[in-house]
Amino acid sequence: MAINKNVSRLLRYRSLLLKMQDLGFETIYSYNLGKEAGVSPEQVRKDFSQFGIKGKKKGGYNVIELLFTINNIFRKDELQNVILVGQGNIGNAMLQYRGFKNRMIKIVASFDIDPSKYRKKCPVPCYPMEELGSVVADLGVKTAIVAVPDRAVQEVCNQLIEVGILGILSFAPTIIKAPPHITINNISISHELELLIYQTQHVKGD
Amino acid sequence: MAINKNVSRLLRYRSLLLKMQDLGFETIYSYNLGKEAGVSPEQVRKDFSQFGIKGKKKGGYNVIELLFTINNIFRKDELQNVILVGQGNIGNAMLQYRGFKNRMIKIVASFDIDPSKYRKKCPVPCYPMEELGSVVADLGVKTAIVAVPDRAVQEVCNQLIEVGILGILSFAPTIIKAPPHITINNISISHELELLIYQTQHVKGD
DNA sequence: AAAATATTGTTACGATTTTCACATTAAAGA
DNA sequence: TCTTTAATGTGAAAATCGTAACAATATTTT
Repeated sequence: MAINKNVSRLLRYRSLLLKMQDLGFETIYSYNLGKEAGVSPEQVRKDFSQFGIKGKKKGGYNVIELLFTINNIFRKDELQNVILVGQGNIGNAMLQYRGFKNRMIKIVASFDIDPSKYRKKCPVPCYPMEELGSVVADLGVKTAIVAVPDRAVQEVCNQLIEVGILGILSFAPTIIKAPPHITINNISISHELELLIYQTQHVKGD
Repeated sequence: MAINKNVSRLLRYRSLLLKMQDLGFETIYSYNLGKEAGVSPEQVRKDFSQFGIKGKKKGGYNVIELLFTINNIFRKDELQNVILVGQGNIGNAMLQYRGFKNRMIKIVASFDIDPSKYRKKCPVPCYPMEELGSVVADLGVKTAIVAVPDRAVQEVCNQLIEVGILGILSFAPTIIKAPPHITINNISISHELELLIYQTQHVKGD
């Protein structure tokens, strides 16, 4: 069964639907959504179909119902808590980022090795790494964002896995070694940029 | 012909090869490289084959030659210049990022609407948006990183396209509208995080 | 020098993903 | 009420992508 790409698109649809809802749309058609998302209408319908989402023949999809269903699939009924490790440049950008809110994501704690960062009384408290285990246990968090220097990534991830984290979003280009029940997603900005440069040089005139 | 995934992997191989070169490896086998990159040896060989890269039966691949060939494919013989628009949190993180160097990428100028950011005498000068056209023309840049608030993304991209930028790396989750000869890559952190959370909740026990 | 071995390169196969074609059906119009 | 229309839903075909099998060939061993 399809696991990844259609899930990814479904999330994109959700994001677009939120905007459309704000704009006052009550109904939406696969054609509109596809256009906004940059995919074909058939793709939209097939994605929906694979998650058991039904519209009305001719009548399209009711935006509110659709959002409700997608929210259920992604368990968006309650805040999804994550922790952050590494309060450097990227880490700070994560803390400032406003887009998490309407995606029901919340950074509930951060960790660093630099004592000057420790703070218990700000919106997002920052703890020393030593407290990782206890804080993670207290908060019941399962997901972490890792924004530490490349050379530290593997070690930090080991610690995270140790204390029960199941999903890791890493900003290092490094491939992280982890047991199979752990999910690791990489965002490598330099990699994306390299790919972009290649594409601008080659692909378009293929 | 495969355009994307194998290019992406080839870049990953390059990154790993640089490390291996540092570690003193002179020869490498599809098996090693695959293991490091998290793909099968056959995949490595197939990727190479599609770019006309040949090894030696039994003898594997010479690291230096391999890097040379891959560097040619990606035109890594000279610095690849990019500009940055938006010196907020993410923008600053981009400016600080050290990983661009050995990928032969250089941010040569940044732009912002906030006059307090303007600076001509630092390693990477920051200009007002009004100077976009002249600076881009002077430097001959074709690629831009866009790290501005979501609502400004489309407008900024329009301006970039206007002055001749061909490739855009955007950090907004927004889908950007652009003519077909423009390449746009998105990095949406919240999207990746949402995907990760979904995966930790579902996939592993599929 | 011949045989054994280790590794590449490629072809064929299988799986996944996307596109296409069209049957189905609700709504609108006559 | 019947016909037309504009959408959805889905099965089949096509394209893409990854895996596996194996032939080809350098290198090493005997």
